[in-house]
Amino acid sequence: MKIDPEQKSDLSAQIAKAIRDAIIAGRMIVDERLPSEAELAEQFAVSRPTVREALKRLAAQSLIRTQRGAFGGAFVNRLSYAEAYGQQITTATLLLSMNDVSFDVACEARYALERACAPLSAKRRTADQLATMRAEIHRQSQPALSDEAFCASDVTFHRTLVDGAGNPVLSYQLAGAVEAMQPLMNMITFTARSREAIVALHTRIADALETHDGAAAETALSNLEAYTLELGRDVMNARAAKG
Amino acid sequence: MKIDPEQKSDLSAQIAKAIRDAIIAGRMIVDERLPSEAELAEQFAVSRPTVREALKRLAAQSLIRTQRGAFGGAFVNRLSYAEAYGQQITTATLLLSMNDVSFDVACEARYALERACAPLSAKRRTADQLATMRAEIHRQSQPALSDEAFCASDVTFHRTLVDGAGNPVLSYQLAGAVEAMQPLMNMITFTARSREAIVALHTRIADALETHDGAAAETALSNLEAYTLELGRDVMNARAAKG
DNA sequence: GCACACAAAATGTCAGACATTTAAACGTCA
DNA sequence: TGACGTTTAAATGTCTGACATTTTGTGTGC
Repeated sequence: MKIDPEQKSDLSAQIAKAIRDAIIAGRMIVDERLPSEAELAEQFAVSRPTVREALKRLAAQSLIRTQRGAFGGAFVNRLSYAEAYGQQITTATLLLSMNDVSFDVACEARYALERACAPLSAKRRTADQLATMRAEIHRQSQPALSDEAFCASDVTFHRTLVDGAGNPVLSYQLAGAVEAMQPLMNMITFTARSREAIVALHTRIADALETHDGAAAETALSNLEAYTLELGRDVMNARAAKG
Repeated sequence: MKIDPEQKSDLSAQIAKAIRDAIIAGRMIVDERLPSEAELAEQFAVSRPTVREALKRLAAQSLIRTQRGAFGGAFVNRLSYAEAYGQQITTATLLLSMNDVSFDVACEARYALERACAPLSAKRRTADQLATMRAEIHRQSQPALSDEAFCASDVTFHRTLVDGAGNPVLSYQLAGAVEAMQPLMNMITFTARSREAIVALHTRIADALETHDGAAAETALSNLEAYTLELGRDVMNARAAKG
């Protein structure tokens, strides 16, 4: 990890790439300290501000963390699940909002992924997770709940369902799919009747998980998908009718 | 989008967060130009290098792009699927390599997700995609193929299967799961016999997609998962026996 | 042996300058 | 009038040098 070929511009991007590649390739291990900014500047033959811009790029991706003071510096960061979740959610949310992804497509993706972990969740969900889901269902049946709070509870319910699979990699992958849908869901005004229907389907899902019946959970999720799609279409039609 | 409360340190992180929030909240739209670095410096009452560090953070997340010259500057970037794929793959790869995720867990997640799009792919795969899969199967049956090339072909096969679902959001979500597994798969030495078994399973998947039989595709994927798991265990055992 | 002060090393921040790139505005010439 | 080169201005990219701040290790004095 030394040189950047004198080709196209933007030195800080080149330097960031060189360091990033070293980390990905395993040439730098977790918690290893990078050379100081002054040393890096000398190594790459650039000035310190340029090195700093490169380091900030890496920090933005959670690849490194910095510490001030003596014996401080930049260290290779262990990418935690929590940080990965956060990035995943940010990226997925922006992807959806900036590429006019239709409600249908996003919905299909989300429920396809959720169904994938339904059998695993039916097998492994803890009593605690089941209790959380029941509690959220109870909250969702409170008529006084605002639409935003209803959506937030919905997200928690589905996150718990996903976490029930007991596979952190799966949870990480699905975090984006579930959370990124929330802004789209927030556009829906939930009537008392639609809330009732959703709560009924959530109950079916929870029942299926309680009895370790993966197939039933999948079926209930499919029904929930169909119903969500219907609600979304109503909103779109109402909006189109208005102008 | 102006002020950052004078609380904890790292001005460039605070400024980056302020701008990022504005973009996520939709207060800045795609292709909108940010104020120049000098103007931002004045707005936030910091120096230009500090502003630049903040902008580089955002650039690292593909949230903005910069253009030099007159009427250049920083513009809100439309997050393309391609960029999102790239970030997703980088993050997923690092997550797996830095958190000693077991082969079993990664494998389970990958195949659970792939099964999720099997029914959709069976319904929608194009003739072109089917041809690509057949071609990769043919390549995989060439005995002269190196292990790395075999793995690369495997990735292409599965990516095509996923893309066959015709849902870009799903493709984006699964890019990480499929590609991040490659380093783990690359550790496996594929014998002639195991290659034969994998090719047979790939053929069963392609056949199922050809006849639009989603259930058969799911079953074949489950069998492939079981076999992959077996291969992985053999490698682990051989490694444990050695040292 | 302990508390305190000090020094050293590193990041964080600033100011000012120069280099480079880019497109618009301008002017010249057919 | 119109096409084409030139100038110019605005912006990012980079460098230099300095100072501020934070943190840790160390040494002094009691």
